[in-house]
Amino acid sequence: MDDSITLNNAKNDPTKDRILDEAEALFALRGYDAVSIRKITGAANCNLAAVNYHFGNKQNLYLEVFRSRWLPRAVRIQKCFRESLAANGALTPSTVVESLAQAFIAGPLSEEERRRHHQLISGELAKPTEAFKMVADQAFRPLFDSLFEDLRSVLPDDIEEERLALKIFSVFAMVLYFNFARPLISSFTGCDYDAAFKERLVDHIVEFSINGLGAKSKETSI
Amino acid sequence: MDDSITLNNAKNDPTKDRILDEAEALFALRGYDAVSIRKITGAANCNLAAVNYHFGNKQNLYLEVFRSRWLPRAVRIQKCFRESLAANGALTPSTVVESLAQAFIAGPLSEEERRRHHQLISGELAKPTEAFKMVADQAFRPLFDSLFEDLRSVLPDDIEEERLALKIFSVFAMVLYFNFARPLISSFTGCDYDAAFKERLVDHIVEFSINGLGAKSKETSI
DNA sequence: GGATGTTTTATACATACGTTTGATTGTTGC
DNA sequence: GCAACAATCAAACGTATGTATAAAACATCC
Repeated sequence: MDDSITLNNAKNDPTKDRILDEAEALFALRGYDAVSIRKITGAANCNLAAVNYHFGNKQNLYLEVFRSRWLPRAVRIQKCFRESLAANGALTPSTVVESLAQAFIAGPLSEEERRRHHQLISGELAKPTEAFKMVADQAFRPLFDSLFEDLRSVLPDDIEEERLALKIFSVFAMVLYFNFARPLISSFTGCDYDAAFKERLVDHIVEFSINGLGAKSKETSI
Repeated sequence: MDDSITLNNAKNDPTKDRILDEAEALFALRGYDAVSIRKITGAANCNLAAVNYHFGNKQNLYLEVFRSRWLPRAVRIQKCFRESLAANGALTPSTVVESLAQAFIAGPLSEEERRRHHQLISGELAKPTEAFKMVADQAFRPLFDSLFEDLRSVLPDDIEEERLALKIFSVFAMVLYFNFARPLISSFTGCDYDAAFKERLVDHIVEFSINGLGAKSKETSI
């Protein structure tokens, strides 16, 4: 078992990588308990004992999926967000929300990657394991903090910290929900998640984040 | 096995009810695959064979949890929503959103019930089984349709159907996310989900739904 | 080319699973 | 009291699970 620094985590050990790939796909699709080591090693075309040899045990393999597969993808998404934001010129609430929604909904991941990514993390959100803490510390927290600073600088500056945090969570709520609840949304709107619909989704999230329901013409806020 | 009309589904058969209660708690907490029939019957203090006697098999028990426990609770929430909306007098976007958020976040369920309710359904959203179709047809769809009509009647009437649907989903996104992602939100804001915080949450959701980020003073919408 | 260290293999182990069975207890109507 | 039915029980079934082990295959270096 090599635990060297693994400068480049891909191609280091073909078997280990195949196991990680197949394990991720299966964990995302069916959840931790519904996936056996035998199914994983079967899919990865390697021996049953390979998981315990390379990762010690099943729980460790699950954790390693998050460490070496999920986290780098989260980094890619956030990189995409920051680049898109920088390319957008002005820093405004609109551009922040648009870059964020764009990165998450139509960003650098393939459809299949996005499905895996969100299914894995929604499993953790629903029933947090050790992996959750890692992901919260290394992915959610930095993104949240950077959004906090970005938005604080472009929103009226008398805004309370808690209120700003809730606003950020609300944007997140939409971005994640429109990924998470795809089956429901597709079935109720009749729309596939093709490029055109995703573009409309991003537009909608930006508009809703800026204007809410668009109810200003009929009433004032409470 | 009695399959009579079950006018009142409680107290009909103590063992059956105990199994349903414990099964729901365990399924919500750990998920379908992680919960064995032995754990359920152990918690319900009855014989291992009771599940297969009363429900045929495990999958059927899971389905029955949704039919006889989850759905009635969804009905209670929606009843609370409609009553609160009626009591509110005027039908406006604010009152619709407030009643909805109120019903879901601080509504008729106990904290424990709410936890179960949302964990069960988020399991289904993540990996839909047969139960999902039932719940979508009998709970989500009617609520969605009634919200659709309510909001259509109080929003500018040139609004496209798809746009209105997305707005409704966005409100749902917040309501559900603020329940779903409790661990994350508590940890990032430092707030417990006590009555005071839930009240602020409802206020926030209403305000965000009406005014978005509150960015109007610094820019116009795209 | 033989020794050394790493990876893969086949097989075994103990435990846990969902489901079935057949006997036993409890309950109801006569 | 007894027949008919409903519910509970202990025990067993075959299968699947996570993990361990020891032998085999492979790689690398002197």
